[in-house]
Amino acid sequence: MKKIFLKDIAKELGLSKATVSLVLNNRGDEIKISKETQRKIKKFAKDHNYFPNQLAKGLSRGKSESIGLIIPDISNFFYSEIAGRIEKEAEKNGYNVIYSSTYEDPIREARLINAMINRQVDGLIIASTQKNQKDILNLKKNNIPFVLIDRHYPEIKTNYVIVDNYQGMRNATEHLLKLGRKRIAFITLKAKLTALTERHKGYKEALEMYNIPINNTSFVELSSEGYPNEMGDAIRNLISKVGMDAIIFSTNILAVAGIRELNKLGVAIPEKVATLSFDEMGAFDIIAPPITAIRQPVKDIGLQSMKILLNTINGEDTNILKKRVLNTELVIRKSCGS
Amino acid sequence: MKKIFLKDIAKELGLSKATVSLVLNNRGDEIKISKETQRKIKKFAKDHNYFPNQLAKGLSRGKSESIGLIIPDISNFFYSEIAGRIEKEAEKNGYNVIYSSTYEDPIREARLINAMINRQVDGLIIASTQKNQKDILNLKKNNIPFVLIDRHYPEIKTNYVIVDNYQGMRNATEHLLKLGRKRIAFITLKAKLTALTERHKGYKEALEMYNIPINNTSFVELSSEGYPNEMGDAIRNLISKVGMDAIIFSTNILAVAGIRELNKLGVAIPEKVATLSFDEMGAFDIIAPPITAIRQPVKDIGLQSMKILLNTINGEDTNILKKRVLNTELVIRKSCGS
DNA sequence: CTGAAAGCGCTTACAG
DNA sequence: CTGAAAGCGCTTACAG
Repeated sequence: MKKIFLKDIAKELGLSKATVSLVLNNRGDEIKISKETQRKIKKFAKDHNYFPNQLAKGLSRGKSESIGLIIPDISNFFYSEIAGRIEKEAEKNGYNVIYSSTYEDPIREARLINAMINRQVDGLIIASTQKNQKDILNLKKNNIPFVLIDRHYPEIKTNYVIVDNYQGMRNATEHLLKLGRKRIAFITLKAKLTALTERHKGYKEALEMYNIPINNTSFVELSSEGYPNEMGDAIRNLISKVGMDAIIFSTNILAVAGIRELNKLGVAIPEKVATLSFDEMGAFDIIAPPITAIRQPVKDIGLQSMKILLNTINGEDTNILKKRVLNTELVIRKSCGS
Repeated sequence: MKKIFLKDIAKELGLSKATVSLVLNNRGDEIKISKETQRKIKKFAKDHNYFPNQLAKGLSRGKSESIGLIIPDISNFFYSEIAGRIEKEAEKNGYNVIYSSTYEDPIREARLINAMINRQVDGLIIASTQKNQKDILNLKKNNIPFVLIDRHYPEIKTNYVIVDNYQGMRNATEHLLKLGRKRIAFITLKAKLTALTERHKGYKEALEMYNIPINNTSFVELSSEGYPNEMGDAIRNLISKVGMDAIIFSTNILAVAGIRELNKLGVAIPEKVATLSFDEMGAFDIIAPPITAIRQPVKDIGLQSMKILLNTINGEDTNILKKRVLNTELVIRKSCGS
């Protein structure tokens, strides 16, 4: 069975391309094409396995029915879960999704945004490097529908779906405090991301509330690329020299790397040092000991962002900014003791 | 700065669209456009931030410069890692990638393949449900470039990149045997996937080589949806009634679920029962005890499949089938004892 | 109710 | 060296 086009159907049925196109787009009744003709067209199309060329359709309609997803790394568990949820929602609404990873490179991000636009995506969902304010502003100026996820630009008015990093970390730190920990370290990544500074802020304010003197704490920044190597020294220092009784990891990858080192050193968790991770991981409950973690509503980030995007693509109340700040959940397991 | 088109450049510069298009596609020298004109065109395009509409370009060229990735689930770690590697390679070659998840539903798979083709993707990478032989044959018949990954159809001649499941599992089972385990169970998923049957075969043949009587073994099949619930009973049965001294999990998600239950029951790993997983996971080395696992060359699956796909898209030796069977690696940790 | 025609924004023989 | 024109496969006013 060979590929069939609109003009083939028209010719076979002795109709014009217009009629066939209209009927196939379910506008037959509206245009008052006879039921019989409609039936014939649809049957023929089905029998011959006709599907319109989306490139042509997109070109003439000025929309592609695809959306672009730009994230730091598709192979990162957090983002791939979001990607999954987004795809489900997209499929339901007849959209395809194109993904691209920035690997935290703002230049790459700018290029990817551009490429997506040239592909005529109808909208974008972006977990930005947060170093491309200019490009995001451009999107706004050009009226391209988009929503920011996970990371946003506080200085720009945009749609976004993020998580309450501050509150999440503050709760978690209080949890540690209530369990009697007094010397709590905070290990994070050296990166200018609002999410990370918010988490740090939540940690600090919880400590203040409990009147923990600042030199009973420790703030460690590791580099995004070098953290697996730097973690060993950091942990050794915290344990032996500074004598911490708890360590908070600001992301799950840090937690995994940190616990790896803690294990190597034979440090007892939680007896000697309690540990806590922002962000979950599939196997956190079977690690020894199971890790207490701040769970992000990953699926919901995907769902909400997609809903907002579809709304703005369809031009519904585009002038109202849609901001969602989702709550996290503290999943208490054994790594903080009791 | 407003959006600019080919005709705008042509008009501004007093040239024809053809000249501009040709130069911008780096065919200026070939067509012998004066260096000066070429320079002017390129400068103008750059200054005005011109990028061609990919839909129009694709329509007239008959190719979209995008490829489709169809997998069981983008949020599954294994596939998202592959997706990451594929994207890297695609980007390098000017391709975009559109992903879609089948959730193991063959009907959905058929629909997705169709949708991708209507989007005019230049090629497909598919980790099939293995229940759509017909659609795969159709792809062949229509000369659409594609390569199968992870799962293939042994009865059809296609390009594919898979892993040596048989050998991987056989080695691993022997590892257990050499460590003195004599009653080894095999827990797998009730799914008709070659990968799983091959793994099972590797297990069986290793046992035969060591003359392990069949009733010293146990073969357990759980359902793909219900396995988290079914695992508890399965494990209890294996431990208490049957008295196994080792359990092999045919996938990593089964391993995680199984270890969860083993922990609940307080069964000592590896003292009482050794465990082994086909397929790795990020945190397997910090689980208690660290899990011995058969590692798949995930990145390489992505890289190889993309290379093959690009080759066939570019029409290089399309009549030679390209099959890759990659080796796995046994990562020995503590869950099998010593 | 239906058709002829223009247009979406490119590319690419073809002519000169 | 460069331009006019056709074509990719659709959609959509417009006319009747």
